[in-house]
Amino acid sequence: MGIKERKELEKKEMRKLILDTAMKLFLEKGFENITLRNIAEKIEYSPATIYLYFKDKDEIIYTLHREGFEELYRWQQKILPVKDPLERLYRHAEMYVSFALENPEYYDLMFIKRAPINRIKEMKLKDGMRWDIGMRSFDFLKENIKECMKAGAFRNTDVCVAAFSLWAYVHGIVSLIIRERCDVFGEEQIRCLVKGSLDFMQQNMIVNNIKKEEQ
Amino acid sequence: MGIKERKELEKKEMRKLILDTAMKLFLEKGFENITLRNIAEKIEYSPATIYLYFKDKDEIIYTLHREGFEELYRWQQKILPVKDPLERLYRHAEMYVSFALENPEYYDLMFIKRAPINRIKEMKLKDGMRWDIGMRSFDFLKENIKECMKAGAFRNTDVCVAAFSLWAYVHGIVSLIIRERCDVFGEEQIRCLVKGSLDFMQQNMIVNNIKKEEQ
DNA sequence: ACAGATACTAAACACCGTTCATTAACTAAA
DNA sequence: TTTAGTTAATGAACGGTGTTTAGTATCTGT
Repeated sequence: MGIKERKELEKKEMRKLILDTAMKLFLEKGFENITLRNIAEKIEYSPATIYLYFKDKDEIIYTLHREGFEELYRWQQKILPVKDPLERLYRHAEMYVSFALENPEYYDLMFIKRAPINRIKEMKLKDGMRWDIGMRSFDFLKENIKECMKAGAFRNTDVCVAAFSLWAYVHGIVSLIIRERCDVFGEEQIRCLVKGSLDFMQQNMIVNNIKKEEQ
Repeated sequence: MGIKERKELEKKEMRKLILDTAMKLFLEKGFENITLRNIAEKIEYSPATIYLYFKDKDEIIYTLHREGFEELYRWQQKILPVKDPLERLYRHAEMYVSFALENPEYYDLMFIKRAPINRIKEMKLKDGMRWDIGMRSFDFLKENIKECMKAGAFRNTDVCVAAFSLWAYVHGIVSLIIRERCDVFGEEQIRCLVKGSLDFMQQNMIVNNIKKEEQ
């Protein structure tokens, strides 16, 4: 039965077409300004057609939200070649900031927007405590920190607390920028603040911990 | 002309009634779920009436946004009695987290939501680089940091960078919580993470800087 | 008592996400 | 090949949103 398979393939392609178009429009004009009717118009289908492929708008958003996490995980793999765990942790932070600022709409979706959370809650209630895709990236960070601990950093600190602290720190930086709370500073100074903050973090949170032990 | 004054007073009272009702509803049911019609119904006026007192919904949001900053500034004054600048800086962070978690809707409005920013941009274009109300609180933090520097902390660090770093750090913590990115951890562990992160900050960003100089 | 300003609103407008009855196109069996 | 049944797509509607406007009362000063 080659027909069944072809149909399924077409269905998948249509889903992908909708998702890609949606994301393209989001990137172009910003999230808040895009409606289902915009997406439908762009792919030259009726708005009702979209409902044959997605339950509602939230499901589109949630799917893109998952794609964002896949992409972030791919970015995280790029720092693996860095062997020194302390250096890698710094690169980790740097990479996170770059990911966020180069893919602000994805980042917004993944860590700021309310929309995808509703769907996640729904799924947890239905499927009973599903695995959260973001946890994989958080564990990746924790592993990095554990290795730093073996190298002598973060003594007397809980792994989870250290990971959360660093995450919150870089999230704070990028989310203030993405949500335009730094615009008073101007573009050039923002760049300095980001670079300065990362170095500040490296000196005080990462390297200092070791120096203290060595003295 | 006592009547003119009475009329103006009534106008102000109506504005306040609308704002208070709006905020009350926001706090009760969450921001996204409140419409102008809800507010109008609650104060028993027609939706159109609101437009006699506010240009549009954004102006209501923007006004509440300003009220939030007034409140934050009031909270900031509460730490002034703490004389040791390092201790005060820690209390500063603690206070900020408390403010955010006890007034999540205000905090969301002030530092996360996109809505009020549009109006701010408009005003900047029209009035030409207006004073940003949030800057006052940021300067307050910078003053605190300057005093810490006099006490020997934050050597070789730009005041602005240090202030931005600490701000981003606490903002990261609370915004991840407010936007429900920590729910996997559970309520009790979140409390531990917050407390742990603040202590982590104190040890590594504030106190460590001094110890290094003393050795 | 009357003219003019003021406060208010019903009704409409243009959108939004979503649903549903209906139509058109394709598939499988007679 | 015809026919019955499934599938894909849509036009039109529904109830909701923020917002505008034309019109109606009420109050003010002469």
